[in-house]
Amino acid sequence: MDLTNKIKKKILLDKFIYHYKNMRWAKGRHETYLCFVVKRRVGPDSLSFDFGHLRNRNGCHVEILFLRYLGALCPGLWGLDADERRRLSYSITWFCSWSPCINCSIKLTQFLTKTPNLRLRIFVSRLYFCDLEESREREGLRMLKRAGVHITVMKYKDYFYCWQTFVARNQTNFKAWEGLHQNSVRLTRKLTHISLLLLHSVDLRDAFRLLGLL
DNA sequence: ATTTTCAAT
Repeated sequence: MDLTNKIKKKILLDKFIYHYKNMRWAKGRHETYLCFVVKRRVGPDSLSFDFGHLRNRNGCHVEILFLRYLGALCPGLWGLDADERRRLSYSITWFCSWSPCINCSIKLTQFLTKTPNLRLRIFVSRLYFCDLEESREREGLRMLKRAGVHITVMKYKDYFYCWQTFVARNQTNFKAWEGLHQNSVRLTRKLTHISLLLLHSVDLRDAFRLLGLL
């Protein structure tokens, strides 16, 4: 497959802003966008392999659609032996307007256990159903963290990067919306708080050992 | 401001 000649459709400018706006009450965002970059590392060389964006369709969450897309893009992702995996690996960065729901977190975790040669970094604009302490979505995020996924809340630089890479911007420069920074800081705090409870879900003996109390 | 969320109608 010749990826260099592949034409990539960009996200319309106003769609990007509407769906990625990290406001507190994101009313009416009944769609989720996922912008991705896939890098392929062969031996010491790492090169950009593919990029683009997807959105949820027909009741199927965008993360699941991405896994399908990835399967088609990298047919050799599974079934490599240890030697091949050392030589060939992929790293994926995606920017999603919502953080994953519990079902997608479970599916992703299962997927990642089968692909040790794949590294995943997730940036999210807003946290999906994470208001309650005991929410399943919060536990899903911790599950992903335990699986080695790096999850971060998008900051100005990340929106700027997405703007340059995935948006049909027609020479327009990225202009931060009101509250971008404050919202990002608030959501980062929230995600940190969620992650801190990781200790509650591991074996307490491990936690004590970690703290030098055992 | 206590309001929203990968719709359903």
